Amino acid sequence: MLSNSSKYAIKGVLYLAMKSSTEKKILAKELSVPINVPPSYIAKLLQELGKHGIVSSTKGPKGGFYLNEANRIIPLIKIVDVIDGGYRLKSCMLSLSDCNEDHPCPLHKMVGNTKSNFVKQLQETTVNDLVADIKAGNSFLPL
Amino acid sequence: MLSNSSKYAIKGVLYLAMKSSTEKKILAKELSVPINVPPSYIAKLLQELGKHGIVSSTKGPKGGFYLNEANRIIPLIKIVDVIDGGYRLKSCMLSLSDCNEDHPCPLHKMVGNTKSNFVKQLQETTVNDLVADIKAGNSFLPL
DNA sequence: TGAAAAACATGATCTTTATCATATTTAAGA
DNA sequence: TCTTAAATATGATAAAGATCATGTTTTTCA
Repeated sequence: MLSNSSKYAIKGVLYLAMKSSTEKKILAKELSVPINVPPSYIAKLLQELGKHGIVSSTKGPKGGFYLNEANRIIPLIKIVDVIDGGYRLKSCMLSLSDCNEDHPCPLHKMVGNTKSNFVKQLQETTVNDLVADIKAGNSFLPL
Repeated sequence: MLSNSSKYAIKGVLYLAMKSSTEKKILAKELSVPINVPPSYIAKLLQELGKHGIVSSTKGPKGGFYLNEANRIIPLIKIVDVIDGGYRLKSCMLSLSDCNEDHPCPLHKMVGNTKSNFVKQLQETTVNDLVADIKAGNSFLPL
């Protein structure tokens, strides 16, 4: 459903959401340990996210990655789309091209709804929403 | 969520469920076209399923693959377990080892339920159930 | 204005998954 | 009992995904 890369990216963004600000930037290799992702791997992912405006960054000394206010209201689906290319969540569970509500494959009802529910939640949930959940004690870091 | 191999395997089993019987066996290469899976790939998958009693087969002339009555009441999760090894559906959506109901990761509620619902359906749905759906016109072949 | 610290860009390697190929075994039928 | 048709077993190759490495650019600060 989600690639490892997408999972790592979500974890990275979440960590930035909790710990960074415009004044407090975070190095890729600093992120690496708490979210348990290899340093050069998370660096590459964050760079890709930065290119698409999902995270912010500045180069040079005192530089690093962070989230600004705009970044914080981005829905999670954007992260997945950038990293996995969007195709992964679109197809039916059996990867049939002509499977849809009106012409469902045998697994469709059982799985299709599940899948589209998940996609809907990714579309409706922003980074800020998850942070609120964590701060309210409903879910937990570390990742 | 499901590997290609599991999808193929499910398609193969479904096709056998619809078209085969103890009297009417089906060759691997015959299956290949209608379910749109490379012939030697589906052959290998069916052999693996056969080894675990999920499909039946006989060698030699007039041989082939088929489902007996016992095969038809097997829940779909068995297919996935044999092919994907069972690990794929067990972990949380972010692949965190210490994520559970009592200590959920930020995606847990949003995704965990979705995922466990899906697993539950795989556990509760048998091959026969899907066949009934097809015969009732609620879902469709070809795959 | 030079040195250092950081992201950025690119590509190499390693691992897993998917796919293909082939030799062996079993069973049917002449 | 020989030939043939099939599954079975095993392993080789190809493609994708994950991981690592390294050189380039930008920015800060002395």
